[in-house]
Amino acid sequence: MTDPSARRPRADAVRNRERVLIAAEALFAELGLHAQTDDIAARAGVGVGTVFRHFPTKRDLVEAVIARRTESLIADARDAAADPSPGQAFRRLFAQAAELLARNRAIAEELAAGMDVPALAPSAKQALFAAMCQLAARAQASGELRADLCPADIVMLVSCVAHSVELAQRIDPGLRRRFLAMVLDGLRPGATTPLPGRRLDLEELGRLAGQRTAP
Amino acid sequence: MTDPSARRPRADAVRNRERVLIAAEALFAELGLHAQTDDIAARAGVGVGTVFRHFPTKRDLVEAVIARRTESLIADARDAAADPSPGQAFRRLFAQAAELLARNRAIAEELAAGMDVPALAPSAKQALFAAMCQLAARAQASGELRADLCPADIVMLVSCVAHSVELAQRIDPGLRRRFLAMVLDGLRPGATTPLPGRRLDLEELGRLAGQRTAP
DNA sequence: TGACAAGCGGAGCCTTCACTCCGTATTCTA
DNA sequence: TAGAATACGGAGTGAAGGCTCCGCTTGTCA
Repeated sequence: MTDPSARRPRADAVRNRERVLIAAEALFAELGLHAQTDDIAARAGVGVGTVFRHFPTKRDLVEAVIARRTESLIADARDAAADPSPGQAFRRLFAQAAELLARNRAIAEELAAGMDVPALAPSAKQALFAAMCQLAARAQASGELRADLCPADIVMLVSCVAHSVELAQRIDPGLRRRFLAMVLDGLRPGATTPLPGRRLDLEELGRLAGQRTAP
Repeated sequence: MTDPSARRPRADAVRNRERVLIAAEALFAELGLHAQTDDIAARAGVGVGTVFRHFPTKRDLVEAVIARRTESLIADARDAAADPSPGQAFRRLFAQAAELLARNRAIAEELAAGMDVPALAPSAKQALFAAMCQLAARAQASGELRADLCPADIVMLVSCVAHSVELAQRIDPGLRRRFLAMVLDGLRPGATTPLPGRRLDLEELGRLAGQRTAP
């Protein structure tokens, strides 16, 4: 697959790409997706042109940053699948995700947007959702999680937790832990109200979200 | 307080103001806060200048629309305070709010933004939050709602429900009912996990939100 | 019914931001 | 080390969208 005629990239290009990523990580974490390309370039000590050569659109840059920052969480999610108590693992993962989100505004905003902005190939977001849903399924099988929860509900939950983190950070970070605890209480198997309506799996969810976002 | 020298407003001005409000209600409901002033003017059959004479900024127009659309919900909330089962009334009010939000994107976005954009005098949003918190307090007193819930949690909940409605509308409206049911399950008094951290009342919440939003 | 305050319309201003273009500089290869 | 290939910088472009300005129109009051 690798073109043998392709020469290795220039050293300055490699260096600059890395600098841009680091600057973007910092600014996206602090300001969210509203961080501006010019500022990222300035922080990286590089011209805007350079940013756009490495990442043709701002969206590409966002994706790259989020993929890097989410890597370890996705790894944790996969490890958790082997945990002897899937229910506890599920709750722990949610808490870890919330912590990550609290330190990275852009990721919180991105996850708050749910399944939207699709067609991004097997993106970090999708990988994370998939891992969480698998973990949830195991927790349901072991009776530690309400059985009527479906994958679409999980995506919704993650999105809402992300939203709550965004909100809490602007007001009082303690609030996000309270919200999380409350939501997790609603997920216990002893839940009193059966969830109404039809179940929706990840595939269909992606399809529905895709339909709406396409121009 | 009324200036006696002020003549009554011209008939065409009154008519146009009403037209603008109706057009804005329709477009905000459909497109959310992104609806554009030019389009609202066009829909009202009026020039942009006219819109801005009646509502000096877009924000003013949004406030006016939301106040109108929220009136009956706030009235319901106040009535609910007299309900013999405050717990049920609380849950019913949440469901009513979610329905309203589903039909009005702008209100959903606005409530999703939580306590932000303050300094809007006794706004519709604040009135609604206040009424809901009062109802919650009664439900707690009657043991139908977990006792460790504080006013800030309610605001957070409303905001997250609004967010979930926004999300669900783009994907599958059924999801918003599932989310609501799940969250309400987490509010029952039998909840297992005590909410961590300190309680926060509406006043302090408003102060904190104000600090962050001020320029 | 005439004078004039109040209101109207909409071209265009101004700011914000993602993104482009091209002359110059740096790195790599032979 | 020369020449080609690649990358760089940043002024400039274009689109979006809130808001202003001012010449014209319309209601109101005496």
